[in-house]
Amino acid sequence: MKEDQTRRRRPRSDGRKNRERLLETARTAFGSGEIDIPLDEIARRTGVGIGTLYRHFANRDALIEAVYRDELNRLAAAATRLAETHAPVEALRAWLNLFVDYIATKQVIAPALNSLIGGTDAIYADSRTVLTAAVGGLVTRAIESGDIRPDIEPVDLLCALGGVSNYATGPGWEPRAKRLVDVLIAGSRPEG
Amino acid sequence: MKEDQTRRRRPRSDGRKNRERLLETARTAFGSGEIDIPLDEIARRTGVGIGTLYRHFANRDALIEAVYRDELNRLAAAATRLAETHAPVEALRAWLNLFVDYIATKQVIAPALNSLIGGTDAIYADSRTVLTAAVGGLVTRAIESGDIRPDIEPVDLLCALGGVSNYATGPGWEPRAKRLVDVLIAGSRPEG
Amino acid sequence: MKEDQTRRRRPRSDGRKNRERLLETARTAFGSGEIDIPLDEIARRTGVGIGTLYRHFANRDALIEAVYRDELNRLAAAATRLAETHAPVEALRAWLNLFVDYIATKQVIAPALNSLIGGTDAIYADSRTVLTAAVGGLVTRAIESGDIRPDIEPVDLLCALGGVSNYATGPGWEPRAKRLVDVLIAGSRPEG
Amino acid sequence: MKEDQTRRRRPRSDGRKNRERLLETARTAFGSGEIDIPLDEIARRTGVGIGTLYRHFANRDALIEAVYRDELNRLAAAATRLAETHAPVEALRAWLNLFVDYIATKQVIAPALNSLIGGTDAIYADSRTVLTAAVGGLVTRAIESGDIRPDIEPVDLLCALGGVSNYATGPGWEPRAKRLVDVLIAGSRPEG
DNA sequence: CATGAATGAGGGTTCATTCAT
DNA sequence: GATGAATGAACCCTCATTCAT
Repeated sequence: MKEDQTRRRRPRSDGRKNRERLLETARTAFGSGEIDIPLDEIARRTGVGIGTLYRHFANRDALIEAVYRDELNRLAAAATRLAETHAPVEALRAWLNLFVDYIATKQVIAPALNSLIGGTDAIYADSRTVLTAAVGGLVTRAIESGDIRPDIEPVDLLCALGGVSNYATGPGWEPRAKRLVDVLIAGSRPEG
Repeated sequence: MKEDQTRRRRPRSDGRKNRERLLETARTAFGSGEIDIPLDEIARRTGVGIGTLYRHFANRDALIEAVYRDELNRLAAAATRLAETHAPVEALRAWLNLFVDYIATKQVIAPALNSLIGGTDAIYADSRTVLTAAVGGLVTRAIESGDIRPDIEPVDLLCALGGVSNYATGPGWEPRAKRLVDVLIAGSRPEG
Repeated sequence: MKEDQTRRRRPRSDGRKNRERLLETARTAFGSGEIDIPLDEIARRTGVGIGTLYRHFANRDALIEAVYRDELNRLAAAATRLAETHAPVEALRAWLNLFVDYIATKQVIAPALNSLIGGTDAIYADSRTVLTAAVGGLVTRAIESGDIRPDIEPVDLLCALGGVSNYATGPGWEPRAKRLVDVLIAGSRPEG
Repeated sequence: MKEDQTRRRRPRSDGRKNRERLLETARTAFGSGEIDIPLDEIARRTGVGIGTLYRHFANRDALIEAVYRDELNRLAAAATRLAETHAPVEALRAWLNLFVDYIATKQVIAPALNSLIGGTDAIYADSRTVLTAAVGGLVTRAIESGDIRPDIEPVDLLCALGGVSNYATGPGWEPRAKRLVDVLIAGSRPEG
């Protein structure tokens, strides 16, 4: 696993591009709720053979995992950035809104969330850590600054937002999810 | 003679009982996250032949729909009852907690919620109406009594709770979902 | 699970016949050297759907195993019969000739033999026992009657014959295999 | 793996050497029973690209054939040598033991034997000639010297030994195969 | 009404072979 | 010459659905 990095020859530029494009197709498909999309179809939409898909991703799970990991890394990076540039509550609010944006078109986060609490799937262990760390840090800062109650469970905020974006896929759902961000933050105030 | 018996008797109790037991098996399975359980397996667990399952439910979707409708009806009934016996906010809070209880063991609600806003699946049209009416009524009463802001979208409360119960399947998730009920109501107050 | 035994109904005569016919097709195919015949093709030749094949045999290995077991049982039965009706050496000779007849058209025995000594596949444990017992008994009798040397390894006789029938599939190979039976017995005599 | 590094520097590997090494890898693999080893894997183990394998061997069959031909040539050479240095029966016995040694680790001979009699595969025509000539010559000498019966079919001796080495892959099989050489020669004596 | 054998489309995966670099 | 990415046919297996008994 780790040594793969070391050992693996530099992929041809073609190969890299294909990997990227397959990920993109998968991300889009999963995001549109086509969770059961056949791998054949992903390959077809990407314009490559099914064998090429398998060259890049050992099996269905590997592809799904890659999509997750990708998304989560972007979110984690954003958390760090926001913490450095905003006041505690606003950083949290901004990141939650970003979180909404991400899961907006890509419900891919779901399975990662799924394992946030009792997940047994070892594959998501990393993902869990990454995401938990991201919200956790922002919430801690907001607790320390006295803007939200200390008994708030960071992960639950994500779950709640995940719920909205998950169940509400129609047009106009996004503003509503963002309004929920405000409700959640308001409800989490010390006096709240 | 014979005709008398035919005419007079209501559908065999056997048939009814089987239908009920199949529903129960399916509900339990779906609730345990076994969303992809084969129909064969549902029949087997129920102790009937697969043909019997098909006698009662035309196809997989019909079975799933029946499970949904069943659950939703119970929730709707509870909403009515609570509205008659509790103060507005408390009725809402109580019903949301009940909602949590339901989805606790049965995430089956998910797909129904899924179509709450933009769903195109005609099958859930009824379900949607039922559920929307249930929360809608309770929220309206709470708005009228001035306990929550008028711009709160009832359905979003459900989505948020659905998210927690959906993503958090481990032990101890339930108290957390109920704490979220309080956060949501607190965040929905006029001054919130 | 446990109740399976209890619950299992007598297979329909249809089902039985299909199972028998699938076995027959498989036996013939394997025997003709078509060891890699796709299961699809076996189903097609039998005139049933692929699903039917899978209803009777859980997977490729299960089918192969069934064919083996079938053959071996017949051979075992023959050994018992011959021991009761022939003099020791002649019983052995007759059975070896029979063995030739069997493997003549069905190299299916190969894998079973394969595990006779160092085989690790648990599936063939039974088969091994059956076959070893069959020759073993006959050879022991011949040793006791002083017709063959005590250091003869029964299984090797089978391997040798298996080799001929395995490698020599052309016309006229059968008389040669039977001549080998005589060579082997002659070479196994005390004075030999 | 590690050898990657070693290999990498080599500016232009000698075509001959690659061919040789690929043959060696294939021989070893086939000999270990990995009859279905993917060509990818053979290339990988050899430390060359799959394309290189295809440069040397037009397709899977060509590689297999090359392995066979190689082995058979060595056996043929040994037959000539032994005939010049041993008495007839002993030359035969020695060669048969050698034959055992060869097939000991390499069951590759099997398919070649397979076509010894009725094989229709044109590719093995040569191989057949080579092998038949080798045993044939030795047996003829032994018949002429009166040490074995004239009705012995040389090829059957090989088949028998092939059977043992083929089916008996466990430890200790080799002495047994050699004991069978003696049984076969004893059983082939004129008075046998 | 109940049963379960039969069906076959379709999904995941493997691997021989080709070909652009 | 060498490389390895790409291809896709073909295989194993699952499962929703039908229908004869």
